[in-house]
Amino acid sequence: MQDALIRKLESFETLSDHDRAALTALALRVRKVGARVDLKREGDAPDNVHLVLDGYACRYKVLPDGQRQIMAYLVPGDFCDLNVFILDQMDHSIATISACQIVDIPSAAIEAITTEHPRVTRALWWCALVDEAVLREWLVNLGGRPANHRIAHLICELLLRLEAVGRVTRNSFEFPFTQSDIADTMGLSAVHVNRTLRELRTLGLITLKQRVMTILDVERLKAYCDYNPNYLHLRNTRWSARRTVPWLGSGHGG
Amino acid sequence: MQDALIRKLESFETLSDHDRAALTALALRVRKVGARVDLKREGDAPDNVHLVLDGYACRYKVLPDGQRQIMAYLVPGDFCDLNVFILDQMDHSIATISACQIVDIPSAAIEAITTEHPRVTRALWWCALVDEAVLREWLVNLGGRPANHRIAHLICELLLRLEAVGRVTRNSFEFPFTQSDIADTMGLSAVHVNRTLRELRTLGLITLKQRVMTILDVERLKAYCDYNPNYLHLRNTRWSARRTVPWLGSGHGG
DNA sequence: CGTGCTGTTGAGTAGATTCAACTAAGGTGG
DNA sequence: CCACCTTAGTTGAATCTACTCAACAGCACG
Repeated sequence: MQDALIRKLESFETLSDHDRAALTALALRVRKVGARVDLKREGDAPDNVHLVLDGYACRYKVLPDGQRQIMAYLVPGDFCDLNVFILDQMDHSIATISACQIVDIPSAAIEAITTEHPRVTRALWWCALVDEAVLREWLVNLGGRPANHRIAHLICELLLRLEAVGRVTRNSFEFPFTQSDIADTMGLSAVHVNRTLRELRTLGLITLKQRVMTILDVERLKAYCDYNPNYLHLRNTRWSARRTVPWLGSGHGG
Repeated sequence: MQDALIRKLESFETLSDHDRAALTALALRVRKVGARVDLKREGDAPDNVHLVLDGYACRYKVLPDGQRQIMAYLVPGDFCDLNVFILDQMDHSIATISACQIVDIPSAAIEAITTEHPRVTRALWWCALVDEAVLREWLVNLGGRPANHRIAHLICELLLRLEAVGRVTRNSFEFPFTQSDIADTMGLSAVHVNRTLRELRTLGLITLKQRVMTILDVERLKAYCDYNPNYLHLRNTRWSARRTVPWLGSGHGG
C-alpha cells in the first residue's frame, strides 16, 4: 500500500514505468509516527519535504485564545510541505491525527526528479494546485454552507480523495477524526457536530462506528450538499468531470 | 505606479536592476477593465497569466442557491493565475471590484524569465506560497473568529498588503468593496457587516467614507483582533517579524 | 425626477453556542 | 480481575450571535 502518491498522480497524468520507479525511490527514509504528534510547529524552519505514506494528518493553527483551527487534512499521498523551503519559517503547524508512516525527502531529491521527469513535475504542480483548490473550497464551505451541508461536503471530499489513493472499500474508509477534530475543522462546536452527524445518520446517508465511515448512498449524499468535485481536478477516475476535450493521459509533458 | 509587482517582490528578496528590467518588460499588453467585470469564469480553460497592475479584483464562486463566496482579494501586484495553465479548467471565477489595469502575460514569458532570473523565480515562488498562506489565514478567520475580529483582521491584512505595494498613505487606502462584498467574503450577512463596521467606527478604530478606509490607530486595531502578520512572510518592510537569522537580501538565488 | 444601488436601522427569528450532566469505551495499576 | 481514570460521545436547556425581513435614507445616473 505504498503507492498512494503514484496512484494519486496517475489520477491526473499517466506515468511511465520509469517515472514510477523514480517516485518509488523517493521513499527511502520511512518513519512511523504515533497519533496526535506534531510533525512541524509554527515558527519552525523548513527542512526536508514530508510525505504521508499512510495514516491521516492535518494542518492547524492555534489562536491566542486557545481555539484550534484545522486548515487541511493530509491523507496518504499528500505532501506536507512540498515547496515551503522558500520560506524562513512555518506559518502553521502540522500534526498527525492517527498513527502515520511519513517519508522524509531531501529537497535536493525533489529537484533531481523534477529535472529528469517532466511528467512527474507536471503532476507535482498539479498536487500543489489541487491543495490550493481544496483550501478554497473549504473556505466556501465555512463561509457559505450550513453545518449539515458543511459536514456532508467534507465527507464527500474525503471519499473522493481517499478513493484516488485506493483507501476506500465499498464506500467505507478509515475515519480517525474525533468530533472535536471535525468541530475545529468546520468552525463549529463539538456539540453541534455531534447533533449534525446524528442528523446525517438519521437520514440514512452515513454510518460511523469504530472509526469507520460508510456512505450508504453516495448519490444522495452528494445531492444533499450539492457536491461538485470539479475542484479536485481528477481526470482518470470514475468521478472525473465530463469534458468537451477528454485530452487524456500520455501527455507529452512539456 | 506600475511597480507594484516589483515592490511586492522586493518585500521578500532584493532584486538587481537586471531583474527589475526583466519584470518591467512583462507589462507589455496592459488592458483597462471596468469595475464588476469577470476576468475569468469557472469552467474556462486557462490561457494567459494575468497580473493586476492597478485596482482591486477578487476570486469567487457562486453556489447553486445563488450565494456568492469571495475567496481572495487581488490587489496591485497580485497574479490571478500564475500557475493554472497546468489545469484543464478554472474551478472558480475572477472578477474586478473596481476599475483595473490588467496585464496579459503569455506563459512562455513567465517560463523565460524564470530560466534566466533565479532571484525572480524564488520571488514568484514566494508569491504563490504567500497566496496560499493568506487563504489559510482566511480559513482561520471564518472558522475561528467572531464577526468583529474577522472584519478587523481583514482590514489589518489589507493595510499590510497594500503598504507592501505602496498604496497606503498615512494609514489610508482605497476601499472599493461594498458591504455586500465584505459579507460574501466573511461569510456574514450584509446587515451584520454594516453593524460590525459601525462598531469599529464607534470604537474609534477606523473611518470609512467615500470608499477610503483610514485606520485611526493601527496598534489598537491589531491588538483588537490579535493580528499576527507572520503568514504574509514580509521580510524587508517595517512589519517584518523579528528573526533569529536575518538572512536578508542579495540571495544567491539557487 | 424617478430608478436603482448602497447603506442604515429596527424587530423577530433561527442556527449554533455554552454549560452541564451523564454514558460508553479504553487503559492502568493494585 | 476489577476499581479507577480519562477521553469521546450524547443529550437537554438556556443563551447568544448572526440572520431574515422590512422599511427607509442618501446618492448617482439617466
